[in-house]
Amino acid sequence: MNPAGAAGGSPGFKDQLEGAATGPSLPIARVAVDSPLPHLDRPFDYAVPATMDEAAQPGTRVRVRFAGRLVDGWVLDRLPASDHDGRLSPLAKVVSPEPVLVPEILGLARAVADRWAGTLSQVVRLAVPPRHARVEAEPALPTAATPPAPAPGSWSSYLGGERFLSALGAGAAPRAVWRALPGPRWPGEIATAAQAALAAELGVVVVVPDARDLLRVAAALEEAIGAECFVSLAAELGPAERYRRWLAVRRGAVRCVVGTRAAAWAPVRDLGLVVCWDDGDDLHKEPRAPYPHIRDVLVLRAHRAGAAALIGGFGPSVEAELLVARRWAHALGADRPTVRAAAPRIEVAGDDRQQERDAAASSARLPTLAWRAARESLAAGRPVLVQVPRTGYQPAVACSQCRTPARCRHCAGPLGRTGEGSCALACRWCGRPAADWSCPICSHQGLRAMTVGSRRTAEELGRSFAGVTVRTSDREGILTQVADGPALIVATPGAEPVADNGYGAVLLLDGGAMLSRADLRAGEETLRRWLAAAALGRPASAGGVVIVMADAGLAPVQALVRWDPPGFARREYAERAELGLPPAVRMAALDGAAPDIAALLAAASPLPGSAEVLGPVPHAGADRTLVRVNRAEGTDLAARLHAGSGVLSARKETGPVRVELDPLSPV
DNA sequence: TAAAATGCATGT
DNA sequence: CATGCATTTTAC
Repeated sequence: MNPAGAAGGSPGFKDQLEGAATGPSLPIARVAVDSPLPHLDRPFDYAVPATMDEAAQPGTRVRVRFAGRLVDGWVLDRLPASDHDGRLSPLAKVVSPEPVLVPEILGLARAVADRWAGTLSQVVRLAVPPRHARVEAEPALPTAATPPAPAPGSWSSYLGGERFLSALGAGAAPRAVWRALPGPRWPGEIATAAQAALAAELGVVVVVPDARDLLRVAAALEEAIGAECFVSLAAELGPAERYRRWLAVRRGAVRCVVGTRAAAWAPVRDLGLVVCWDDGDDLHKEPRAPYPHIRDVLVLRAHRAGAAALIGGFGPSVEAELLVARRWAHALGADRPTVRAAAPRIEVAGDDRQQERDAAASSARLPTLAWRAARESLAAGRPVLVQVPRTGYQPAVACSQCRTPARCRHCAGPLGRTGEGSCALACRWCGRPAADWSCPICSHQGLRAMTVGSRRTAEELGRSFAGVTVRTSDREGILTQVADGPALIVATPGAEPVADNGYGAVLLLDGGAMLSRADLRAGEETLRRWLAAAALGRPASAGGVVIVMADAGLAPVQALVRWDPPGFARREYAERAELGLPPAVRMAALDGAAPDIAALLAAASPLPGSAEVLGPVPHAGADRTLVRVNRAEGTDLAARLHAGSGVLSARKETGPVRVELDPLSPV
C-alpha cells in the first residue's frame, strides 16, 4: 500500500553499506525523539540510509525505531560520526523534506525547556504546528514586497518615540517597556513599529492576548502595509489554513506575523522586532507543559536573536518593570501632561465601606457621583461602560478594619480557611496555622472573608436607568464595538467593547471584590483591568470621566487616579522583594501526591543553596509544595527539577508530579 | 514493543 | 555453576 514507506522501513544492511560507499559526508542524523519522558530528553544518533541523505536535513520530521516501536522525531543535526558506541539503527522514514524546526527556533525551544524544567519535545509541540501534507504540496505564495519606512505618526507623542522608530529602521535592536497612551491608537502604533522593522528588511513577530486584540492589530497592519505583507495566526483558523500561513512565513514569503500565543514561535526570517501587547494578561501564560509565559519567551527570543523588543500595555506588569530596573529595556512613554490630556478624569466613589462590602446594596444604591456621571454621559448622547468583576473569585481573608490582605508571618503566603466548614486559619503556601493573627498595619485582630462580585449586580443597575438600552458583553456573548449614542454597556474585564467615539463615562464597580482575591497579583491585575476599561473613555478635555468604586486609600486606586502605573509597578516590586515573592524570587510549584513530591525533591537534590521548600499544603484536590530560590539560581532549580523528574520517570515507581516554574498565582 | 540485560530455578 | 526460561530494563 505504501511501497516508499515499506522500503524506508527496512532498508537493510546493504543500503547502509551503499550509503557509506557513495559517501554522504554526514552519515549520522542526531534526532530528538518525540516523547514526554524527561529521561529521554537528549539526542539519539541514527544512521542515514543513502536514499534519505538528501531529504533528512536538520529541522525535518522523521520516524525512527525507538525501543522497538516507531516514533516521531526531529533531525537536530547531521554529523560525520557518532559518539555512541552501540549499533546505530537507520532512520525509518523522512516524513517530509520541509525543514520545519529551523535553527533559531530549535535553540529557543531548548532554552525555554531548560528555563521551565520541561523537555525539548514538549516545547517543540508548542512551537511547530502539525503538518498538513496537502498544504505542503501547494505552490508557494508570492513573496511580499518590502514596505517603505513609516512616518512616526502618533509615536511623536512619546518621549524618545521617534528615536525608537529610527533605531528600528536602522536595523538596531532597541528594547522598550512601552506605556501606551490611553485611547485606541495603540494598534496603529504597533503597526508603525512593525513597518519600520520591515522597511529595514527585518522580520517581525507581534503577540496579543486574544482574538479581539488580534483583529485590531491586523486591521492596523492592513492599513499600514497591506494584507499581503503579514499573516495573522489564530487558533480558530483550522489546521490547513494555519499551516499554510505558517509555511509562508517559514519559506520567507512573508516576514511579519501577528497572532496569539503560538505566534511567538513563528519562524520569521532575520527577526528584527518582537512585540508583546498587554503582557500582564494571563492569557499569555501557556496552559500546556512546561507552561512558559509568552512575554518571557519573546524576551528570550529577542535576546538570543539580537532583535528589538517592544513590551507594551497601558501599564507595565511587575515583570516588565523588572526588565527596566535591570536595564534590559528602557521605559518608553509620554510625558505627564500628554498622558493627562489623553486620559479621562478619574474620580473615586464608594468610600463608604459598609455599602461597598455588600454587593446587593451597592447595586441598589449606586453612589451619587457614579449615578450622576452616567446620567450626564447619557444625556450628552455618549455610551457608558460599566465594568463588573466576574463571579467565582476565591474568597480571601483580610483585616476587617483596614482590609489589608492577611499574610503568613513565616513565608508571606496568603492566609485562608482550609477544609470544608473548618475555621482553622492557615497559610495556603506553607500550611502553618495562623491562629493568633493581627493586622501588621492597624493591629486589628478581626478578619473577614471578602465578598465576590456578581453579574446580576450590574443587571439590576440597568433597571435604575429606565428607558436606556442596556447591553452586556461577557464570555458568553462578546461585543467588539459599540456605536456612539446613549446606552449602558455592562462588561466583564477583558470583554469591554470599543466605543466609536469613546465612552462618556466608565464606571468601575466592586473594586473591593477584585482587590481582595486570594492572589498575589490581585492589586496588579485589578489596576490592569481598570486601566484597560478607563483607556476606552473619552479624554478629560472631551468630557470623559471614570468613576472607580473602591477605597481611595488603596494603592491600585491611587495609581489609577494619578494614572501612574509605573509607580505602582515599582512599589509592588519593592513590596514583593521585601516579602520574598515573585518576580523578586523564582518559584516552582510541585503538584501531586505528597510522597511523590517528596521523592521528586529527593531525586532533585541537592537543590540550589538558596532553596526554601514550603508545604505541602492541599491544593486543587492534590498536594502542592512550593520551592523558592533567588533569581540567580532559577535556572539551576529548573535543571535540578528536570533531572529529578528524569530519575523518577526512569524508575517508574512514583505517580506524576506536575512541575510549574513561575506559577501565576502560587496559592 | 524488540532486543538486551538481569534474575532465578533447576539439574548437574 | 552452566543452562534455559521468565522478567525487567533500555531505549542510538
